[in-house]
Amino acid sequence: MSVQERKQRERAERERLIVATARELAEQQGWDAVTTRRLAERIEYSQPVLYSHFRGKREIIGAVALEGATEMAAAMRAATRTTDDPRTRVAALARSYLDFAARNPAVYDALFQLDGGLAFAQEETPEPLKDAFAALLESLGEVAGDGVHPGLFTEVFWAALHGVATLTRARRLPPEDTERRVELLVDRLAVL
Amino acid sequence: MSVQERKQRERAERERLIVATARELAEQQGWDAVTTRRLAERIEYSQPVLYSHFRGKREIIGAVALEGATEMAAAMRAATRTTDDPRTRVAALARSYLDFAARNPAVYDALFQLDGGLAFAQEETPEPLKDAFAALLESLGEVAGDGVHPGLFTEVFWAALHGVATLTRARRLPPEDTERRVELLVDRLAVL
DNA sequence: TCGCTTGTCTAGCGCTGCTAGGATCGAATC
DNA sequence: GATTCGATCCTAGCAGCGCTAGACAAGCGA
Repeated sequence: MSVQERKQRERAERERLIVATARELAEQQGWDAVTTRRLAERIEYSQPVLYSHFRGKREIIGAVALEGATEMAAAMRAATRTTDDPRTRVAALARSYLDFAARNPAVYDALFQLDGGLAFAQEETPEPLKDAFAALLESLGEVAGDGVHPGLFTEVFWAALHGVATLTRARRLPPEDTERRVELLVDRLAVL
Repeated sequence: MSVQERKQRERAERERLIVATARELAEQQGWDAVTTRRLAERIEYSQPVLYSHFRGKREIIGAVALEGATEMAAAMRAATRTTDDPRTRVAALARSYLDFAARNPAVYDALFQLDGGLAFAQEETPEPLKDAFAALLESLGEVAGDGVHPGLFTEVFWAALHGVATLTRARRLPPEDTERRVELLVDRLAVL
């Protein structure tokens, strides 16, 4: 029995190694550089081993996305915990969101740009994703304003942040003015 | 002399055919299906012919993007021309933006999601892209509010629309509530 | 010790973007 | 009208991609 347990542990450990290595490689050189061959070489196993853990590259991206969602939710909660003032809270939330996207571009891509085979905005959405949205909702719901559904408001605020994050990283928006954009978004969208 | 002119005309015609075919194929089956082989087959030339017009696939995407930018600018101007009321204008602008993104997903991707090798937000940005931004600025600049730079306001509003457009299409946001999102964005962001 | 399951690897398929080098065709010259 | 020559296009191929079939070895239970 204990032999099987050891094997299961080792297998789980190797799966973590795959995800961590994929993430590392993606952050270093972009997702295009994350090929199954390179990934296999880095974990010092042959290519087919990857397919005994994941159905394909898509699922590996999905695993990185789930890991990232958990971290992102934690980062946003940590940023909003320090104050009770709604204005400050929402601004801190927005900054921590954009900061996470800028510091972890590959993870952000896995979450919101690439196809990781994950379900969004429905029943079978994985828990980490629901929780990340919940982290947004916790701070944004209270500034939605009268007659506006908190969920809808959160979606709109999120979409605005997502637009700023992606357009900035794709060099469609100059990065210098990010702070002023955050100020504008918070001042206009949030009802204090 | 006239022989050369005819050849030049035919060459330009073939280039248009390449771009139009790439766009058509991308809208039908997504950009992943736009391979150089399939594209070559559809225009009834061999693969290397593509490379006598464009440096590579990236430049073909860029050409589709430029074409799309011109159309998008025209669509937005047509939508805002019908009224002088700022609120109505901005709402019409937002709807026409999202409508264009939804109706031409491949073109929208070429513009804002994929790498078409184009410069953005700088001196050497191609004219169609500058003009598309100008079309946004024309309606949004007047509702930026006191003390807010019209360009910055336009960028933020654009980013919000971009976020809604991309998250909706990537199934991160349920599509039903788009109209309510537009209303919320216009009501909150624009200073009337 | 033997048989068998489990796990891993080698090799290969069909596809990708891209390119080198040869063939062909048509315009210009004698 | 025949010939030369340059432009134009195609065949064939390279390296790399995601993914998988089938051979093989290691280690377990009998």
